[in-house]
Amino acid sequence: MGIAERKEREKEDVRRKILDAAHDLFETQGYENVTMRAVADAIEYSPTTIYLHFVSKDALVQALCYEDFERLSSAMNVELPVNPIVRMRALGRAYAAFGTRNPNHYRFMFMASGDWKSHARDPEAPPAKSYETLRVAVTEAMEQGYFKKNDIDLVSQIVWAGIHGVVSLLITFEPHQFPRTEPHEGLVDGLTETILHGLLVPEMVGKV
Amino acid sequence: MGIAERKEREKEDVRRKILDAAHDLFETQGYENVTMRAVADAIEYSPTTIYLHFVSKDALVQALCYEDFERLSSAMNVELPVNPIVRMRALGRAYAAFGTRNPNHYRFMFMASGDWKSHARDPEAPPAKSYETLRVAVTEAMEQGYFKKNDIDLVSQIVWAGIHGVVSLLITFEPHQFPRTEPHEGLVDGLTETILHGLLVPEMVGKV
DNA sequence: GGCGATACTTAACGTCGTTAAGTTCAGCAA
DNA sequence: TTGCTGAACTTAACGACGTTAAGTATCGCC
Repeated sequence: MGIAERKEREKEDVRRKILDAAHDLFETQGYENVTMRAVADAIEYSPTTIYLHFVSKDALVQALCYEDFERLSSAMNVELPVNPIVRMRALGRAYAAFGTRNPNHYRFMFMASGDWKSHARDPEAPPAKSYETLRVAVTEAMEQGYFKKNDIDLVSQIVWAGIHGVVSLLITFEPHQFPRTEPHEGLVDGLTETILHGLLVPEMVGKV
Repeated sequence: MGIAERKEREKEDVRRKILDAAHDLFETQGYENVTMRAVADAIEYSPTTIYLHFVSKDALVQALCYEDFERLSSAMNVELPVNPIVRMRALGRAYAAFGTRNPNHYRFMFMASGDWKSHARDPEAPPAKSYETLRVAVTEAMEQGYFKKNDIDLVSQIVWAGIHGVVSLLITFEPHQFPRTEPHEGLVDGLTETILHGLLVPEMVGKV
């Protein structure tokens, strides 16, 4: 009796189509500029059909958000260096690359409000997983004496906020819109190094 | 023949009313949730009247943006300490206070795209003025040997990006939406100190 | 072969930014 | 004083949006 299964698969297929089409449209046009009608057009269904799979545009965005957090999480978990400081450098670079390469997705993941954030507390939920990766690195950096002992979440938030700041500026302002001069090409690395340097205990400076 | 002048004054009055009403509405509800009709209602004119003063909602937002940049600039230019490092601490605090106290305005100043940014290059224009204040402090910090000699704009952008990052996280996520734990109460100061510490030459650490 | 559920569409609602087409009225020329 | 002009302002509408009520078609089951 595979009929129910086939139907479920077909339903899942449509859901996937919607998500994929929305993902592509959002990437190129940005969340606010993409309409439910445009998504519907892209998959060759009527707009109403989308509402059979997502209760609202917000719900669709939230589902996309979850998938993006999975993507970010994978992008941040490939071949991680064992040294926590070196690893944090790699994490920062991966995070910044993800953000600047997917600006429109980054925007609704980290720069817009949405209800998905209610689930942000579950360490297993996608939104929290990349934070956990960073947190582990910070923990080890402290244990191994690179960083002064301090509140782990404070330090993790400091690092996150710093990198987020540079990504968010880079994707909000066109280069020519920066005050006075374009963003320095070493900005991402410069900020990462500044923060790491700021956190390292004096004896460790220059060693990693 | 003061008639033309009086008429101009009256026109300016309406423009002011629009800006003030929009400022208040945007502050409490956020830019996207405020409609031209709501602004019109607030000043007891028809929506069409707004278009006699601003060619579009975007233009209205841009005008508001300019005024907000003036406000930010003043908030950042009161009683500045002479020591450049101490001054940067004060600037960071003032900037963060402005952002967290006016989240909705901060959002369209620094987290949304808009055409006003084309004028960002003129150092006299409001958007650039607060950056200039920071840049001067960075310059002096370098001249006085607190910071290693480096590209002034790179360092200014690092500091800006860092503080912007923390402000933008704080106004995007509710405390309970932060991953794992609420934002640490010392986050703003912690990030500021980390960056300053990261920029200071070793001999100057602990001296300011 | 008829029935009920499921998948899907058509057509509409109310709201948005915006605009075309008036209307009103103050100030000026005769 | 009268009639005219132009600026200020409104009414009513347009097209696009997110969303939904109501309907149609199709598929598997009795």
